[in-house]
Amino acid sequence: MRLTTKGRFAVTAMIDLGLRQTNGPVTLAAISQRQHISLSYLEQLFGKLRRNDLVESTRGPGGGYTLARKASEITVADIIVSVDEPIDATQCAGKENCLGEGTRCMTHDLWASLNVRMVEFLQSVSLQKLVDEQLAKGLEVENRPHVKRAISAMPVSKPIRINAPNSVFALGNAFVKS
Amino acid sequence: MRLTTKGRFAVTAMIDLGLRQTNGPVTLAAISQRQHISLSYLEQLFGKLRRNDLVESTRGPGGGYTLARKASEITVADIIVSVDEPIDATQCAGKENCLGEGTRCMTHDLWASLNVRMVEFLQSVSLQKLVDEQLAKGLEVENRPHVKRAISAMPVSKPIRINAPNSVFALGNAFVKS
DNA sequence: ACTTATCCGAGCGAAACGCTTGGTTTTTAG
DNA sequence: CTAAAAACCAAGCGTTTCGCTCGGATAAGT
Repeated sequence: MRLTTKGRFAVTAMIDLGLRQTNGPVTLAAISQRQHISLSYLEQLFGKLRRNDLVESTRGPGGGYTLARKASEITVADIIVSVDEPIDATQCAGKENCLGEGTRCMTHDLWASLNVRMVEFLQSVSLQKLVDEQLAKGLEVENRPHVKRAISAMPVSKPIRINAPNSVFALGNAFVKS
Repeated sequence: MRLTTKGRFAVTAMIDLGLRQTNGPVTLAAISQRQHISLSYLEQLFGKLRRNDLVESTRGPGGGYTLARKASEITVADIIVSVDEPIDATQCAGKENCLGEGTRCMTHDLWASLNVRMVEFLQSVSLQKLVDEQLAKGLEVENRPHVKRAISAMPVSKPIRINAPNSVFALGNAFVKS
């Protein structure tokens, strides 16, 4: 388990996705604009997320990404693990010190216990929770339904069209790009 | 908050220190041998730990390092934060996107909340807890008191001198170096 | 004095990070 | 049918960090 800005980007992008996928697939270009993350970098991240069955893709115009499961069933740990390189299981694999037949490096088990706790913690935080937090902070998601394939056929309830900044996690004072 | 093997090494070394400092200052050379971490690398790490008032040093023969506080008052978060580079507060500082007068990057606050939880968690794990875990796992610390400055003048209770491998966190089958 | 130990700085190969470039395929819209 | 929109993919690139080495300097005990 590694924890860098790479995982941040992934989590951020997934929250953005969770906030807006009700209107249909969300485009990486849109996430890129709102979150100011390089499009190509997002493509790489979402490639991994897709291969780990966290998101599903729809190609072609009107396409984009959708969550593969309910946001409540996706954890922060899922996201980070998908995106980050597998932690190299300590540097012992191959060291002259850590040999032995079947004898594992001792620091393995030491850190493993702490690591397990960390993972357990990150698993306890669901994407839904983070999405709800953003909504609770007063975030208004602009409602601009895609024509193509709306997830549900339910009538769009009074398409709220706020003067929404293209920033997702706006707070007190919103950030406006142009 | 970053989380790499660098922090692992620091935590591992600190546990080693916590296990043995009752006999007096613990040498980096000894930790290096037991934990198989480069001596010079340990020096760098302990330099940071000392500057963050987690350990105290004693120079000269018989010297070494001691915990600056009780192990129960040192948290894993303390160690990791001391050793790792300060997380660069997201890459927004200076980006053309994240400008604004006083307007912070939105992803700041988003990740910050998650980050706070992580830090809180790591703060909830004390070094003492990890030391106790190792002792509970059946680790026997060799009792070889330094002559110089023993921390307490209490009589050394029957110097247990096991055929201790130079590995600290030995488990079922111990690792022997030579 | 000599040894033991912490200190300190420079540098180094490898890896990862964050991103760019330049495509290709698929699919919808016009 | 054609053009555009989007996901896909691979290669590479500058930078930073990682884990470590080397070569010392300083302090202190014996």
